[in-house]
Amino acid sequence: MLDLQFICDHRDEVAENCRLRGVTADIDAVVQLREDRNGLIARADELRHRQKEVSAAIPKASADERPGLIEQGRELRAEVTAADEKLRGIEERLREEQSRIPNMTHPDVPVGGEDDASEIRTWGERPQFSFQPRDHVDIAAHLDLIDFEAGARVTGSGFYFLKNDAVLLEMALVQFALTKLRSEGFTLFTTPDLARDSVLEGIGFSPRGNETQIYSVAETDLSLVATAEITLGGIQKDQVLNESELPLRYAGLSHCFRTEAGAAGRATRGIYRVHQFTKVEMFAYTTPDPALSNAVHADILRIEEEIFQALKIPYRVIDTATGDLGGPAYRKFDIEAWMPGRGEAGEYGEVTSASNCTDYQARRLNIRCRNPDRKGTQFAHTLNGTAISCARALVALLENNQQEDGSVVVPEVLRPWVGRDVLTAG
RNA sequence: GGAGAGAUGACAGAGUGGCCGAUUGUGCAGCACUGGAAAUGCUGUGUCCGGGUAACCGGACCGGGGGUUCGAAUCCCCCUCUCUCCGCCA
Repeated sequence: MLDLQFICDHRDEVAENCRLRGVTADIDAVVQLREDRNGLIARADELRHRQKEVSAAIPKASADERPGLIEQGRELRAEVTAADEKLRGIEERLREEQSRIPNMTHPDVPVGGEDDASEIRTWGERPQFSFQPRDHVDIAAHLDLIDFEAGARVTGSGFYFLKNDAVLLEMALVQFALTKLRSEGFTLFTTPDLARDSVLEGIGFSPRGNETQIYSVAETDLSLVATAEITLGGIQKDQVLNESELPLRYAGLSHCFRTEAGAAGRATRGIYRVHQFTKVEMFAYTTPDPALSNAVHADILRIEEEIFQALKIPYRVIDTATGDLGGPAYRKFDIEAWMPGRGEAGEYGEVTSASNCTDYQARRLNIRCRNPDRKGTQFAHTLNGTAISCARALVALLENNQQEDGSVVVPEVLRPWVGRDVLTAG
């Protein structure tokens, strides 16, 4: 959510930003609703003030005066109630309109859609195969690593059982990421896999409705989380943070659940796009200083890259274009890993995402910070990034490390947890 | 799941219908005292909304939401959370 004052003071900029991001939002309605709201607040406050005066006069009034004053107070109370009700309606509509407006955008972000992202750099050598590389589904079948049929039978299409070495491989990825993050000074968490809808909304997800990406639990205000960004961001909901303890850097392990509504037919083969996966997520709270949150953003990206470098998986980093940022992100860097089994001769596939959401999430979650030298509080900045998203990391790992005989070389950094150098059939 | 107790400012802890945005203590900040400090004394010390260049003014907030009343931290109802005991359980 953007600041109301900011929206009204920068109407043209906000409208242009909506256009670049491909979002329809009614700025004029927001401005109008705000004016209506302010007028009503003034009126209601005035009525309340008069009512307080009347009430205060009653204990001191003579017996003759009392009935009249009580009647006057009764009438004022009715007017206050009416004004409050009207105000509540306006505020609800205002909040609704205001919530549709996406975050502002970093000036360096390229304009456009998915294909307009700018490539910042590439890393690593793509593997040269002397044979026709298989995709991860074929590799996994040969090594008996994933049971899709059982997943479909037990839960449905888009669910899967990891088996045998894949289980150890996933645990190894998690262990590796958590170990790395601890050494970087992150506080480690395992998180709830469910969260209140209010937290989901604060982070920027829509838990209910047709287009939702979220599984919600019937008859409760709970939903399965789509990422630990939700729960890690919820940790400080309604809190006032002391600036001296910022930045807070959290890492959380969770399952992630996504309905993938509207994604039917898109890369449905294998575990690239699934309804449930395991992920280690980074989350940071900083002071609302753009230089600082941008620096933390760069640092999160650095850690993401170091993880893929350690796994020796070639990748490129992209600066996501305006139309692909979603609502909360001010800027978003994605790592796309090289996946030799995708498409005709290999393609890049998104494996991580790092966003600076500035104060957009903090405003809705009411996460503020205080500096003892300054009066009042400010909304914090929040950032998030993927340390390791297991399903997609497995795709990249299996496809890049495959050998002609169908075996897969285990990256050195994972061997302590997997317990072997090469995965072979049988 | 059952029974009971509780939720008040940074913390502790008063407050059972108007004099309470809230006693007091601790903490914190400033000032005084001091060679300096401790101790002591004095003063100050929340957030949010609206108006105002500002000083300031008005309003809201005593876990959350409803209600009673001219008037609610205080009375009533619902919910949430915490603690204690019992039951159950990985």
